[in-house]
Amino acid sequence: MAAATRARRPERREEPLSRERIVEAAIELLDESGESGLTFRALARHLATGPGAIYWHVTGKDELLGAATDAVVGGAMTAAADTADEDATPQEAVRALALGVFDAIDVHPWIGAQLARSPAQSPLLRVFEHLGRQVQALGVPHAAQFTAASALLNYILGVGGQNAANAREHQPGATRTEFLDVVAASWSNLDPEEYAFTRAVADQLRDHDDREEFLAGIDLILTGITGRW
Amino acid sequence: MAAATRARRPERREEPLSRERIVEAAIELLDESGESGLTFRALARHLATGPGAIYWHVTGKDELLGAATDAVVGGAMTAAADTADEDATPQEAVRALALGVFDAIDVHPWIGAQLARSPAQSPLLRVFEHLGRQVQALGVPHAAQFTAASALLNYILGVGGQNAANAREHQPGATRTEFLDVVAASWSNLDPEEYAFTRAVADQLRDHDDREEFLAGIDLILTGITGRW
DNA sequence: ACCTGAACACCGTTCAAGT
DNA sequence: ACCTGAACACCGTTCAAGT
Repeated sequence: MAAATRARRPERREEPLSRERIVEAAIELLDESGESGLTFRALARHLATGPGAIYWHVTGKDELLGAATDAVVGGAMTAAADTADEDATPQEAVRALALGVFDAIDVHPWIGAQLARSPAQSPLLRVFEHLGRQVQALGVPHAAQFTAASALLNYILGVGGQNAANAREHQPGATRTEFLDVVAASWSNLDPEEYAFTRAVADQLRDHDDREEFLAGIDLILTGITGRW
Repeated sequence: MAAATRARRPERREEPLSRERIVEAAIELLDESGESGLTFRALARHLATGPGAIYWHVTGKDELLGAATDAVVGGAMTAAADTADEDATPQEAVRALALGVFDAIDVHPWIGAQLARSPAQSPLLRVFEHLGRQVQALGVPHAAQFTAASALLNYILGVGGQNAANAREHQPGATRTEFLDVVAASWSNLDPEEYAFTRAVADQLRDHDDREEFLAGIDLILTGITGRW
């Protein structure tokens, strides 16, 4: 009888609460309903407990968001490392790494904003490290290595932030090409004097694929890195 | 007597409330106490009114943050345009533009996070437009112009986001070099196998100036843009 | 040691009521 | 037309009390 009158049935909970399970649930919540969907009350309901319980495993919301970002980016990094081709050129390795982060943001748009807010610590540091190794493999002199790896990372973060912002705009119904069409159309209607360049490239927005466009930027930076000595 | 018993004296208010004054006050609040400092209650106190009054001029907090960012970046852009040298090379013009955004974020760290969250509309579009014009002046073929301007913008946004995050970490007491020293020291203590590259470039963190480092990245991308045909 | 959930001190936003 | 400020529906976080 008691079970029958139970109106809501949250998540079953055989396993005990743990930091791991909390972070996992937080990622689910963020994926489902965005940054505003992650609240301690919603999280507690999801885990069939009270909001206070979470604080025993995690110091607060900032740490939780950090841990969630860490888990996702860390997973993307090890996945990229696993699929890494032994015979790949450094350029190919950089592209694979960059795409790993790009795709992770595509699946979990909330980390785009989160990465820009995370300090120069993990998990960004791991991305930086792997990019830097490929920069070394390219034969970049020591004095220029920091600049080269930073340029790649900052570009990736910039694109990630924009993609996250676009995903927030993006109606869940519309496809990506529909979204790009709307933006391209609005660009075409800008003031011809004030926005001459933007109007001129509006057509390129429609045709280009996001991933290809992203990789073209990576290639451009790689050219800048290698084309100097 | 009435005046004497008045315990708190907020801002005097000769002028009527206006969208302009509200945005101005919001910027002040954001500069003083960061993103968490901007609340409708604090803003209302600052403007000697009630929180509801603000909603007559502004639809909500998102619009207010957007308008504040718009005002700051717009100001930086027109300032950069005013000081533009007629005889400057496109490279120099790009550097001046990029530095304008960089310095604006330095003075108002909160816009770093805000830019990553603003859609591909104003004020980012104005930056994109000006960068694009210089890309055209560099003689980049039409098909590659979008990629080139995007790469520059995304790099600028990435650095801006990181700088904003660092400013949040940064104790108000410590100087920038002290902060960099702390980061460099922590990098030097990383696992030698897992973070070989990061450890190797830790020393470069200490010596480099943020602005110079930022410009070195811009130059690297410019090399990539021009070094291809 | 770990969990519970009421309570505290805030938020953004709305809206009837005023001028 | 514009402003006021109480009220609503939330937040993150704390903490006495339980097991």
